[in-house]
Amino acid sequence: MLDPKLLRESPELVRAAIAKKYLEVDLDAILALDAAWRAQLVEVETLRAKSKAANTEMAKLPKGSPEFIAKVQEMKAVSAEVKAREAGLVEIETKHKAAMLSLPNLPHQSVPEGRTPEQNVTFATWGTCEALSPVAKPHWEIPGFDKIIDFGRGSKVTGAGFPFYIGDGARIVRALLQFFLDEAVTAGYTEVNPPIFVNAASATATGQLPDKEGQMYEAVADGFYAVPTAEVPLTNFFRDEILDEAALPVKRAAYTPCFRREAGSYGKDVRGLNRLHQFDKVELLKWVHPTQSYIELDLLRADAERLLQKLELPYRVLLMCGGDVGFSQAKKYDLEVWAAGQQRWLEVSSCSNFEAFQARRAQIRFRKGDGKPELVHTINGSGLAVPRVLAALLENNLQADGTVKLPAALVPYFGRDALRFG
RNA sequence: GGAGAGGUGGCUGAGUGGUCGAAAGCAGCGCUUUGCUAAAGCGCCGUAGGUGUAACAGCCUACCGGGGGUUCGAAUCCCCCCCUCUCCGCCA
Repeated sequence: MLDPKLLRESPELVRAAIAKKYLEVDLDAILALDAAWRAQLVEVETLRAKSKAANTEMAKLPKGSPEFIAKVQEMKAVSAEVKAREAGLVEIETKHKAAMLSLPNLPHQSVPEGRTPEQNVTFATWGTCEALSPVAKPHWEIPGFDKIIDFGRGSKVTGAGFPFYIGDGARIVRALLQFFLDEAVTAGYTEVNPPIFVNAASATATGQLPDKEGQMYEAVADGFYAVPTAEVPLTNFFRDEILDEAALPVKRAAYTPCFRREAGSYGKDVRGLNRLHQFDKVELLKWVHPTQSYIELDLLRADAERLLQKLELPYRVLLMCGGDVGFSQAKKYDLEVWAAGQQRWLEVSSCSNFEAFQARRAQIRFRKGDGKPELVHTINGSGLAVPRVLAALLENNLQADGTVKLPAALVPYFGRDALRFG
């Protein structure tokens, strides 16, 4: 959520910033709503003050006295009017709040102009994409692939996009997760194992609700949502809390399975491990001092990049242009790994600064030296998502003998230096 | 799932219809005094919104788990829900 005061005092600044994201927003309607809400608020509060003053007076009068009885009669009318006007106030307040929740976060000034993914800026590259594997092919075409990752059985048991991992397939998933978590802890993140269902308040705080409920699986009977990312339970850990300034930055990492309905995203990039409804991911998250958030964003991105470097996977870093920065983010980098078989980049991490957008919704604050609470900034990024990393490993490291050679960093976790199919 | 007890400010904890935004203690902040790793005394000390201000201040309103209700008036009474604890049931 945006700072209502900023919107009120600098609407043109907000309008320009939203335009940079190429999002349609009726700002004038929201401003009108804001003005109407404040006018009604003043009316209701004036009435309340009147009845409150009368009540204080009445408390001093003898209960059955004529003055008392007269006052009761008089105040009955005021009370009724308060009630009537409160109803109108609640109505406009609800609209106003919904409108504020519909406003996206403003992009940071360092976000490049642009409307489409093609206009994202290649910020950095690492490794070389050529001559990775002479026998590289899309991972789903590797002989024996379905012996270790079984989409057919997953589809029977649950549905499309819910594969079984078997044997070395299951083992490599576990090895990657453990590697990711160990690296995160080494980098100073505290490991957390969070709930994988969250309530509506949590999903609202991080920006999944309202409007994006169609992207989450919902346990209707209980009002819970299956987490689309560990970001949701992790960020909400401190919801409605005030942190110590000295404790910042707070750094945490969590593994969870992630559940995404991916409604409307069926298309060319859904084959194999490229896009799943359930996948494993380690998420890195920081609660930071507002003055430090862009430094901390770079540090977090470096933490994610280091994983790819240790896995010896070529990758590039994209700085997302205004049109491709998400609804809640102020700035976003994507890490994309090269998949030699598909000859394409696969997004494996998205590192974002939300500034105070989530913190305001979630009321996560810290107490400053002068004692006043102030909103923190939240930063998060994958570190990393398993299936696409696995896809790149399978494609880039495929050997002529049909096995997949594993990078040295993974060998202690996997227990062998090569993965076999079947 | 059943029965009982409870949810009050950063923490502990009073408060069963009006003078309660809420005693007291702890923690924190400021001042004073004495002074060797500290003690005593005094004062201040919730959050949010609105209004107001150059910015403070001030003023107003709301908030005692959440939501409704009764009443001129609710932390206090009634209803529903959530959560915590104890016991029972079930269960990895």
